Amino acid sequence: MVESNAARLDSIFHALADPTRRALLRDVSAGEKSVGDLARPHALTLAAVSKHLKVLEAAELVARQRRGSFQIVRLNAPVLHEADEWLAYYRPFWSTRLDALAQHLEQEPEGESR
Amino acid sequence: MVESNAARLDSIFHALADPTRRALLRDVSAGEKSVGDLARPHALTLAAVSKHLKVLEAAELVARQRRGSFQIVRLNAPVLHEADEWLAYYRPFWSTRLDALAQHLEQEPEGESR
DNA sequence: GTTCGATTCAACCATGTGGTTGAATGTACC
DNA sequence: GGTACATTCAACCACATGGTTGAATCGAAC
Repeated sequence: MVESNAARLDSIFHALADPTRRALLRDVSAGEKSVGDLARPHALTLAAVSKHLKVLEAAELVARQRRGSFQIVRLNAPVLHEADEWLAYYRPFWSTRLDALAQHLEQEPEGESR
Repeated sequence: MVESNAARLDSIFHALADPTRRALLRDVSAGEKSVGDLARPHALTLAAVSKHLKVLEAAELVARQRRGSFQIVRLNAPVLHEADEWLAYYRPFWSTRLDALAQHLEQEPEGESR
C-alpha cells in the first residue's frame, strides 16, 4: 500500500525497541514537552535523551518545533498506526476465531518486502 | 499485568525491527516450516537465517521443535498480542475520537516501567 | 555584546548486530 | 559404522547503538 513500507517499519519498530524511548513516547502523549522536561524523569544525560529523540524523530513518531529557546516535542501518533496495521495481519492468529484464520490464509500475505 | 513487561517488549519490538525477520514471521504464519524451507526464499546463508530465528525465538515469537532431522518452526502469535496491547494505549491518539482521547488521558498511563 | 539557559555536536568507549565462512553436531539411511 | 543431509557453532568483520564527557550553538534577557 505505502511504497517503502519495510524501511518505515524498520525504523518504527527499532524506535519502539527501547524502554527509554517507549517511556518518552508515553510522556509526550500527555502533551507537548520540551527536551528538558522529557529528560528530567530519566536518569540520563540530556545528550542521551537528545539522541533517543532523534531516533523517535527519524521514525517520525515525534515531531519537533522550536518555541523560543525550547525545542517542543509532540507525538505523531498516526505513524504508530502503521505498526498497528502491520500487526493487524496477525490478529486472526491469536484470536480464537479459527474459521477467520482459514479465510485469512487464503488471501495474499500483504506485500511489504522485495 | 505481566512481570517484566519492558524487557519483553524490548525483545519483541527488536525482533520485529528487521525486514528479514518480519518476512520469516509471515512465512511461518502460513504453517509450520523447517529452517531450510524458511531460508530458501531469502538470499542469505542458512547460518544467517538460523541467527534470525534465534532472535525470533528469544522474543518467543516462534517456537522450534525437532522432527526427525528437521527443526520445525511454528508461529507463536500470542506474543504479538503483547505488542498489540502496548500499541492499544495509543489508538485513541490516531483515531479521530478526541472525546475518547480526553477521557483516556485521565487514566494512569499503564505501568510498563519503574 | 555578554551572559545564561536549552539543546546539540563531536569524540570516544563498550557492546550488539547482521552478515560471512568453515568446522562441528545430530539424525537418518544404507 | 560410514555417509549424507539439516542445522548450529565459532571466529571474524564492518558497522550501529546507547551511553558518557566537554565543547559548541542558539535564543533570550540583561
